[in-house]
Amino acid sequence: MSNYNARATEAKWQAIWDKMGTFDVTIDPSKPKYYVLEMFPYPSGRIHMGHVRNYTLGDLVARYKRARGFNVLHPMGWDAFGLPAENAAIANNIHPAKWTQENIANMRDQLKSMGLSYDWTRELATCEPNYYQHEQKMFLDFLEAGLIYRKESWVNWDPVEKTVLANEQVIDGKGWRSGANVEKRNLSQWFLKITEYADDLLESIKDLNRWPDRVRLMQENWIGRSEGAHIQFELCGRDDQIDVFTTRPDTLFGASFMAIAANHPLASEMSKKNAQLSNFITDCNRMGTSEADIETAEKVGLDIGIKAKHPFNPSIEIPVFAANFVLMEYGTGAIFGCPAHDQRDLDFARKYNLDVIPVVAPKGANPKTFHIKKEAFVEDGILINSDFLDGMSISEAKSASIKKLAKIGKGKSVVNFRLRDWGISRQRYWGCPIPIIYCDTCGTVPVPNEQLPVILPEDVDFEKPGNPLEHHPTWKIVDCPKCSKKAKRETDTFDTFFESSWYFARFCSAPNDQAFERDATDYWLPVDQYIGGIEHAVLHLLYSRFFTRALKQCGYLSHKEPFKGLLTQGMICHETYQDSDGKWLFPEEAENTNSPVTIGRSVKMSKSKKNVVDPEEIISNYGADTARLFMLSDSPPDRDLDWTDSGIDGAWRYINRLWRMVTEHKIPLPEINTPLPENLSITAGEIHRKIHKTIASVSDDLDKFHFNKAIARIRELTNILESCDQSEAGASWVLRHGFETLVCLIGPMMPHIAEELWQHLGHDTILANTPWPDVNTDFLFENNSTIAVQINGKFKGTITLPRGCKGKEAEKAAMALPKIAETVKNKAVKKIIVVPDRIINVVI
RNA sequence: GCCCCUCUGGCGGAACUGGUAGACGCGCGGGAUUCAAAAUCCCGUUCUCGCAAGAGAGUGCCAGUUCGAUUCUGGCGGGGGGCACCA
Repeated sequence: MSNYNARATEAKWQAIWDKMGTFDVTIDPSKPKYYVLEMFPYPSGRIHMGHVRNYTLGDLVARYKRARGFNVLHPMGWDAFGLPAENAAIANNIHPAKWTQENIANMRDQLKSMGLSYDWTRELATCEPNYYQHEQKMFLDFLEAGLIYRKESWVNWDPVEKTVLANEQVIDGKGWRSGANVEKRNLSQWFLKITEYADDLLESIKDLNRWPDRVRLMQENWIGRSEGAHIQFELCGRDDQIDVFTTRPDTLFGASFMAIAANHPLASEMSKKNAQLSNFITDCNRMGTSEADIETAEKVGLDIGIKAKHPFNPSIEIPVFAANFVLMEYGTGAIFGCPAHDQRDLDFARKYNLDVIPVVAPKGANPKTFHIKKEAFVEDGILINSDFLDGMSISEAKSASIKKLAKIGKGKSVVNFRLRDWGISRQRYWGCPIPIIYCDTCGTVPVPNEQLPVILPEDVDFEKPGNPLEHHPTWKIVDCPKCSKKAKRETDTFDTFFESSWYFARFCSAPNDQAFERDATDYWLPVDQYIGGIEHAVLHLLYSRFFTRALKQCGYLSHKEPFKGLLTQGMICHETYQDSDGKWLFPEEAENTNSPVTIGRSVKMSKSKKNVVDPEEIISNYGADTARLFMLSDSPPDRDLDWTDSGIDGAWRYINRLWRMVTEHKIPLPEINTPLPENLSITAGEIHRKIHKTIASVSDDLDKFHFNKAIARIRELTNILESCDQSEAGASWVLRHGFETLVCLIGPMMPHIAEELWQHLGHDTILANTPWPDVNTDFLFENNSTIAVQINGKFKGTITLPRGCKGKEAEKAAMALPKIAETVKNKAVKKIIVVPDRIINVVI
């Protein structure tokens, strides 16, 4: 009995695939294409188990589709710009470029040891000028297309990273990477007009039917469409007006105050001669944005000393407050308060002794006696106290109100989005330079085409805090392209989501003089199957959808959706271990210590909790196939997966069992392609049928991404072949057929052992190039079916009937079952339900 | 607060559009092999009662629809996730 030599075998086949260029592809219009892509990694230096799962899933899909006859594009690259490289530069005095290159080299080796079917000729790293230069051109094209603008804006400032964060990068008021409390700062920033596409991004979600519902819903919520109205309130004694956004124009007659954001222009203006207001605004700006701050912050306001006129009745004058709960960034930065029908407005009104006028009453309530006490009335009802709206339902009143506003020129219906424009400026070194020059005479000047690319300088100093580009001695000083006077370069770089928003297109073809060739993207895009973590449900996946639209608008692409199918994989979890002091322990530390260890529940593997297992160690001990099998076996891909040592042992055991079964069978196998013998014994015939059933169900499971089920079916077939009586007539033929089938089916999952066994079975072809086995449906047919018999829905036994048997014949057979006959003996049978080939239910 | 998902043995999970609940694996128990162990192989393994044949219960809880519910409907409870001064 010999153990399978994983290490030698895996190295052997990796070398062969590599040498033969097995997975290198070119455009072939005669074949259907299939583009499989896994989210490319950040080159942190080492792969982790999450990567192993991600790339195992992708490789399975790629190899399976390949076997099914598709021309498969399956590339890999590196999301190589970003903060950790700069942190390493500061901590270890190594240049970010060098650090990144070394990490890439190491991780590439690790990925290669997994036996992944990548076309490595297409490898890219986003930090290379050859990559990032093309997005400088895109930026300029977007700018010209009006998709980019620059504005002074309040931004989320991460005091630790010394950079601006997008809304999406602020989690619970803290920076997503640093965890530091985010502050507000007013900076000049570049923005991408993602809101321009808000409607289309939202509308098209319904067509993404191969995306998980969960992700679609998250994007819908993130875009946050709400229908309402803009209403203009004229101001008493002034020429200007306040513009508000509301979703409840029906409650306009219940308005008893206006509230504007602390950083609303009107508030700033009034604060110039109002010290109290000025202090109030300063207080509001100081307030943090953390969840705790928001929860505990009291809703406060200050009358700014102006009155607004009610749009339907100018004689009604409404006080205007500056308030800390009104956001400049949402809607128009101003609201009207209707305390009777909004809890927050009600609390505010009670606090500042403002009127509470009910304008909607429950159906059937007496309008004269209906009062609001402590709770605002937010349900549906009938309009009251509202002049021409009285008696209407809320939805009738909404449209009537908007209609009237439009008629008198004081409002209109609008759609508002929660989605913000995408701020792309980062005050960091290790990113793509923004191709802009600031000239004192000419203003903001785009870098002309012939001066592109703007290359990141290598000689930078990380000793000083802040952006090294800013304090570089010469780099930022240039001649203005327009007037040739001394001017200054933009020293901000792109948010790294910029790079990941188009890399899938660059994989299609990577010429030097342009981002990609149109022929190639027309052939390969969209990505047929994208695979990655759920954490990118809104950030990367929404930006990419927008970016693809922007590229289409600027004539780069023919498609507007980048990813046709999406699979979001679950996390890898592991038990946690703590010593008596509460210090986290690595799994091997916990095992090898004599002091007491507290075992915590299984949570996502993370460095901070030390509950990690190093893939490299697993691969060198057990081989990549074992690791891959384990990744696919237990849980469906979208669910979390618990890492267990016994689970990996189980996978290793299976691989050895398979090895022994195929290499150490007792009887010789017939030649390859020996036709089906006619004298198969009954058992051999059953096994033959099982082989074809397995091909059918595994194919179906793989199509549906039910990988754990596919493996269960494969193990079933293994069990059957293993216990096959080798003396039966036709056994040797069935064994060969069974082994070959099994080897083909495991090919996409455990490619190395599959190739080795394929060769062992006498083939001189590469399994990776071998078509998927065909199902012969003739062999799936069975003459008899086993049918359950129930009494009143309770299972009593089974009978075997000819396939399709129904009616009296089936009833008779069921009643003949001793257990049924006995139970029914003295009782009247009310009816008998017969579902052919399924069930017979006797009702008594 | 709003929105969404989820709940099946000791564990991960199966069960096609309502039709034999627990496939497959892990773990556990017993046995074979061995001087002994590892490895391997065989048997058993939802729970309760029973030596057994067998009987009863069972998919978070309570109702309902149905000949029949893990699956459909309503309510309650547990776990998880997303959004959130959003006007």
